[in-house]
Amino acid sequence: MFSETRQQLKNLISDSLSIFQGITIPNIIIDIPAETQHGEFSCNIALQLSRQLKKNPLIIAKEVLPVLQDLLNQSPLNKEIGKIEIKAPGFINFYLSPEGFYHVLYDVFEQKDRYGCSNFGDGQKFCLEFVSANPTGPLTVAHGRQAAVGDVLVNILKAVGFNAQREYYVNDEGNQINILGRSIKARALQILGSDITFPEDGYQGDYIRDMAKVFMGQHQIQSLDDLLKLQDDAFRKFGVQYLMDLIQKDLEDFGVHFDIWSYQSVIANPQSIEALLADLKNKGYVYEAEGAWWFKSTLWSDDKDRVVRKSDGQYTYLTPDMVYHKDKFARGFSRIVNILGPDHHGYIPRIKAAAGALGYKTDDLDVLIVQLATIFRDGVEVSMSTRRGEFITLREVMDEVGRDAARFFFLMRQASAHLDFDLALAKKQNAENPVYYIQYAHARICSIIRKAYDELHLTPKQNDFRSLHAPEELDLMRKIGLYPDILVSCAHFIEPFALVRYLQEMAAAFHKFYDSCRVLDENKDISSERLGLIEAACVVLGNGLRLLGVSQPQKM
RNA sequence: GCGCCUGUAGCUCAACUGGAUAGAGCAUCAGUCUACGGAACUGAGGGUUAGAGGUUCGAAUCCUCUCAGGCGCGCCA
Repeated sequence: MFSETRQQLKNLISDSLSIFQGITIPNIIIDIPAETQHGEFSCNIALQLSRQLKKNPLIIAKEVLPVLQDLLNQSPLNKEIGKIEIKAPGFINFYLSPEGFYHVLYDVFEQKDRYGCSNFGDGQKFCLEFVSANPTGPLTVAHGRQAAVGDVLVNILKAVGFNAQREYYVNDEGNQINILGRSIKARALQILGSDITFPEDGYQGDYIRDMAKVFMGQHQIQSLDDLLKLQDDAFRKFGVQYLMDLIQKDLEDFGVHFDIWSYQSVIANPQSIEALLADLKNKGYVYEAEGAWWFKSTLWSDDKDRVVRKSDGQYTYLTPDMVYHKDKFARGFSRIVNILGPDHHGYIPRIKAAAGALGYKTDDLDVLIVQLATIFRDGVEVSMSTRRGEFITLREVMDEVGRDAARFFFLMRQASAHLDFDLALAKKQNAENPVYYIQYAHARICSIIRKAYDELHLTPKQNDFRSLHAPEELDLMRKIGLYPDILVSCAHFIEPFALVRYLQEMAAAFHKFYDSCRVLDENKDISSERLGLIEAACVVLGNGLRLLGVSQPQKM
C-alpha cells in the first residue's frame, strides 16, 4: 500500500518540478522518516536541487509547495494525504489523513493471507542454492543457519512475485567422499578386530562407527574376509546414501523442503566434464602448464588462474562445479544465488569467473555468504571441528530449543554478520525471548477476538474505523502498512533479517496499543473497530511468522 | 606480504543503502494492573559512531591514511 502511495507522490512531485525550466531532475526519493513528527513520507528533492538552482533549499521547497498542493487537490490521493509541510532544512513532508491510515486496514482485509504479497519479482525464475552440505556427516549449526536463511528467503521471494526454487547440490563424489568411504571401512575393520590405525584425515565422529555397524548388517559381514572382498565403492555408496537420508530427515524436521536435488555424479559425469574443458580450451580459457590444466579465471579479475585438472589427471572441486553451473544456467533462471559459508568466500571470484567463461555475466551469479553461528551453552562457547567430530548438530539444537526458536534465532542477525546463539535464552519462555514476544502478541489477539465473539457476540469491523485516531492506533496502522515494503526490501537485498526485526516492532506496536486502548469497551462501535484493527495486526503477524516458518499459536 | 570483512551505549545489534535530535533489546535504577492473557506497558541514566583528514546543502554510511580484530590466499574442498 505505501509503495503505491510513494509512487504516486513521486509522480506528483516530478510534475510539480516543471516550474523550474531547463534543469535535470535527479532521482526522486520518497523516504519514510524515522520520526513520526516528520510525517509518513518525506522528500528531499529541494535539498538535492539546491546546488543546481543555487538557491536555499527551503526557498525551493516553498516555491514547489503551492504547485504540489494544487496537483494533489486534483488527484485521488487527496483524501489520503492530510497535509504537506515544509521543514528545515528543506524537507517536504507528507502526513496521512485518518482515511489514509484506514486504507491500510482495507487492504489487509481485502488480501488476508496474501497481504504483503506483490509483483516485485515479475515472475522471474530465481534459483537459490543453499546448504549443499557434503554427505560426510550430519548437518551442523552452520548448515542450520544457512538452511533457515535460504528457506525464508525463498518464502519471501515467492511472496513478492519471484518464481523461486530451493536447490541442493549434492557433492557425492570427490576427495571428501573417498575419505568418507575409507573412514567407514577403517571403523568396520576395527570392529572386526583389526588393529589398523584410523586414517589421519578420516572423519572421527562417533557416527562413523554407527554407520560401520549398519553397513556390516546390510552386507551381512561376519569376518574380515567378508569385508575385504568388498570394493571401496561399496563403502562410499553406502556412506553417501546413509548420510543423505540423515540430512534430508534433518531438513524435513527443520521445515525446509528443497525443490531440486542436483547430484554431482549425475550432472558432472566424465563426458560432460570433458566436453566443458574442451570447449573452454577452444575458447582459450583453459591452458596447460606444469603438467596441469589451468582455468584463466584472471580474465574475470580473479587473483590467480585456477587448476581444473591436476597433473595426476584428477579434477579439482571447481571443475565439476563449473559443469553444474552450466547446467543451472541452461535451465533458464534470470537470477542464480548461492549461499555459502564464510570459509568459502575466496571461492567467489573463481565461480563468478566460471559464469563469465560460460558466456554469462559475472553478475548473473551472486554468492551470499552466511556467517557462522557461535553456540553458547551456559555462557561458554561450544567449539566446532567437523574433522575431530566435535560439533553441535542442527538436530541437537532443534531438539533442545525447538524448531520455532531455532529458526528464529538463526535469523536474528543479518546473514553477513556473526551470530551468537544462546541456547539458554532460546529455551526461555519469557519476555527475554523474542520468539515468544511475537508469538504472544499473536496468541493474545486471537484470545481477545475469541472472547469478544463468545461472550459479547462482537465481530471485527473491516470497512469502517472512523472512531480510531489515538496515536497508538495510528502507529499500529502505520506499522501494518509498512509490511509489503519490508518484504520487497528483503527480496531486494536478499536478506531476511529485516522481516524478523519488523515483526518484533510490529508486536511491540500491538502491545503498546493494547496497554493504552481498551478493545472490549462499553461502546460497541469502538470495540468492533478496534477488533478490526487487532485482527489486521494478527493477519500481518501471522503472515510474517509463516514466512519465517515459525508457528502462529492461537493460544500459548 | 596481498586480498576481503568488521569496528556504533556496559553487552548483543539497528539505522529505510547519503538525510532531520544515531535507535531497539538485554543489564541497571525508578514506576504502571480491582476490567480484554503481566509472557505486557511507561520513564531515567548511558555515545566525540575506533582515530585523523577529505568529498557536499548534509557522513555511522562514500574516498584516503592510521589503529584494532576476524577470515581468505596450495595441483584443497
